Amino acid sequence: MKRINDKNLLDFYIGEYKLDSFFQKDMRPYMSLMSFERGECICNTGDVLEYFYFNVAGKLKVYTLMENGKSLLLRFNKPLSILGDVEFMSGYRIKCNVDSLNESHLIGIKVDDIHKHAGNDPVFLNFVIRNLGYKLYTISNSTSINLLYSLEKRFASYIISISSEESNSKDINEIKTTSMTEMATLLGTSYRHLNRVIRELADKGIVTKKNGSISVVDYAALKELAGGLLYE
Amino acid sequence: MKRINDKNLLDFYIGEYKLDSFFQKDMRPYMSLMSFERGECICNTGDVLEYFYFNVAGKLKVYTLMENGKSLLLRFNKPLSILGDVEFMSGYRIKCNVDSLNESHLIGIKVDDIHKHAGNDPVFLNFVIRNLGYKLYTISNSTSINLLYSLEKRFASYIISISSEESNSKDINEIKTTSMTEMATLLGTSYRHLNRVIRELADKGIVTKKNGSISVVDYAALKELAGGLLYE
DNA sequence: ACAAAATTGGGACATATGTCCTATTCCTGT
DNA sequence: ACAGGAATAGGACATATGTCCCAATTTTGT
Repeated sequence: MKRINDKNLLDFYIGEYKLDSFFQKDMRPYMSLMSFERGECICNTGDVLEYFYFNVAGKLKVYTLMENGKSLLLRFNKPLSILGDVEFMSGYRIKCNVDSLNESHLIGIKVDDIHKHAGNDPVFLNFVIRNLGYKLYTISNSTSINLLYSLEKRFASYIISISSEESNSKDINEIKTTSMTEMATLLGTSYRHLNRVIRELADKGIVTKKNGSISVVDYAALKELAGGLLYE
Repeated sequence: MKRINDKNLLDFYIGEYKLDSFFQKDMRPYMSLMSFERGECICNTGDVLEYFYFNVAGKLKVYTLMENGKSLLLRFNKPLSILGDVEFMSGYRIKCNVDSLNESHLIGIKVDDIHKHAGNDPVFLNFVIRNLGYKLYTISNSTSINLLYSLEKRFASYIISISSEESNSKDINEIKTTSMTEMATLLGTSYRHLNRVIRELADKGIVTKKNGSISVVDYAALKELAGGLLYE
């Protein structure tokens, strides 16, 4: 994490996402702009929540880690999304891991400051509730999908989600970053099976594997496979 | 649904669950006590939210219904829990189905009244946020579990969840109500497979099936199977 | 009461996924 | 450069689950 002391950039993001409309008070004094690099971890299961975050640039990966070491992808976060909404009221420990997929910018507000200056602000609380409602809705949806669809579909969806919309034919290098093993855990399957499925997709000419990095050959076919299922 | 015009009972529930502590204003005038019978549906996917509910007695079953007709159990609700928290701020349509498993009592407040009298009440909003946070946490958890565990475990957990804690050895007649087919859908599996798994448990002497109703023979073994996984 | 419809039980087989294992390749510290 | 450990690729087999199908039983409408 690097702190960005750029008042203009902070103001730009606040304007871009109308952050001030979520508070009655001016919260600028309590906001810090931070940058996380690709692959960097933003928070971990078990941590005490220190900052309430607005994700204003970059894509984040949210996943759980279970006792037995297994983990599962919960969602991807794109701007504007918030981190800490689940925990900041209850005081519970953080319940998932969040990693930055590319360089991302977050605006952090210390939990104490949120409590002191926005804890009784109905505008802010309403915003948080709408957000939580949205998350609950999407996760309910993906729960069903996860259980009801095959790994092939989930993989297709995963790839589409992590590849930026623009760079359709570009190599998906993010996958190289996360190892195949890690990717298997994220998708809630075994390394062996993920390997098998990717191999099958390669045989069908939909993707290719070359020294560990995966390239999408037939983006349309992949999208077709994923169907409606999207992790975002 | 039957309306219960029993001021004393309403007051009892309010006291029992300290409902007035969730509001700054006295909300009694806007509360209606209602009763739903076993198997009765409380709300459906696609409905417009009319009431914000507190579940004060009885157990509710919350599940999704997907486009292709498949559905999946999301959670069971016991008192004190709330319904409508996901939708009341966003104005979105209801996102799941809720059925009453036994006779249940709910205190309903019209959404308009909630907005008018509690929409800016930080005490109430804080309460809702804590609740949403809790739900998001538990569903994240069960998402992982659903994906990572076998139907046998999920079935065990399901049975334990719907059988009241007291009546360990009693027939679980709720299962007779919901047909095997419905139960299979709830658990996100096929009828055939559910049947197979129940048969296996019957062979092991853990449950018995007699004209469609399931009885638990070895409650401890079932609990052992379910492990930590509980749908509540 | 009886025929039609729904529910249940289960065989046979296909597919999805997991476990175990073994080479091979790639990276990394020294 | 080299040894050792991680990451990759995939064979062989077991298990979980799905699909299709049909017979037996129960429920239901008339």
